[in-house]
Amino acid sequence: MSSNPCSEQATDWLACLQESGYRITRPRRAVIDVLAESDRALNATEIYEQAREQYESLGLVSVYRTLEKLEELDLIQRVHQPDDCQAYIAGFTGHQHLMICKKCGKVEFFDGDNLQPLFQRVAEESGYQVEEHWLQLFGLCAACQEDS
Amino acid sequence: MSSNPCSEQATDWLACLQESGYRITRPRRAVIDVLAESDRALNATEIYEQAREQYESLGLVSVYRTLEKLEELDLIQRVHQPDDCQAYIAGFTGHQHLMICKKCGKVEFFDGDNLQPLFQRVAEESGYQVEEHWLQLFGLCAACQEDS
DNA sequence: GTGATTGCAAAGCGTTTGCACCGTA
DNA sequence: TACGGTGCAAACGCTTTGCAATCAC
Repeated sequence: MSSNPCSEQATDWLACLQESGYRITRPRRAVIDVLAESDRALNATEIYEQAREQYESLGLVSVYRTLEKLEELDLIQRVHQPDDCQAYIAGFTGHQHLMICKKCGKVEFFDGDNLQPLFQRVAEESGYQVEEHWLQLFGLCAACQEDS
Repeated sequence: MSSNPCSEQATDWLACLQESGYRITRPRRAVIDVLAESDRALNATEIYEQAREQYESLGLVSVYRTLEKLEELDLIQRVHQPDDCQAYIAGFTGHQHLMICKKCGKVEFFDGDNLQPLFQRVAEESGYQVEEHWLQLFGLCAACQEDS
């Protein structure tokens, strides 16, 4: 499962950490490997448990501190779900729209490029100046549809 | 400020509570009045503080317990924001789309009726079966634009 | 070597639970 | 009167902080 200790993405993240003046350590490697390989949003405890398979003496505190830095560097983003708003997933710039499986949690990104007219309309009607948006779809992924 | 102890909406909510077999009490009245009159999403502590102006011996625990029941009856809905996912606002059925002011927190609902084609496209491309969606816009309301 | 980073333990904070008392129906 | 609802205090779970030991550079 976690036999590939350093995916291409993980390597990029480590380089990014280093460029930002942070050191590369075993705890950080472990957390990054887990997140870089996951197609689900994971919370601190889930990351902790999975990363410990690779680095047994990892502390939960280091997971929190690493998440803080990765978020600051825009390498990961927090995913809000009805039941858990403390989960993170690798964040791809320019893909702000998420499709989340309600059963297995698998996340997919999609483009929502034709939404500008709607935002414009809402801005005009409400008088608000729109700056950011969240668009998230929830449902069942292909695999989970078959299971049920 | 909270001189109007029973807006029309508050009255409806109390009736709804009663029909569902729950009792009408002073703590519940106080919480309901605060929520029914607010155009911002409020968290438990905010509701507690505001409701205490009307009913001083209110306990924070009763706020939590009342919120639980109001959410169960679909009278309020939880609002997720980058910095607070524990806030609630009066929920209007059929208006799932929120426009939230980043400065004052004021919430406005809007229609997003032309989104079905997008959902359809995402469903086809990803293989997911779309069941629910969240669309939230963040920005500055008219009043807060003037302040800045 | 030096200073950033670590894990542990303790503190902090928001939420939930246990319980005896109270108030609605 | 009966029992649902209350406030208090304590428990709980997740996250953050303080600190001495450790490790990357």
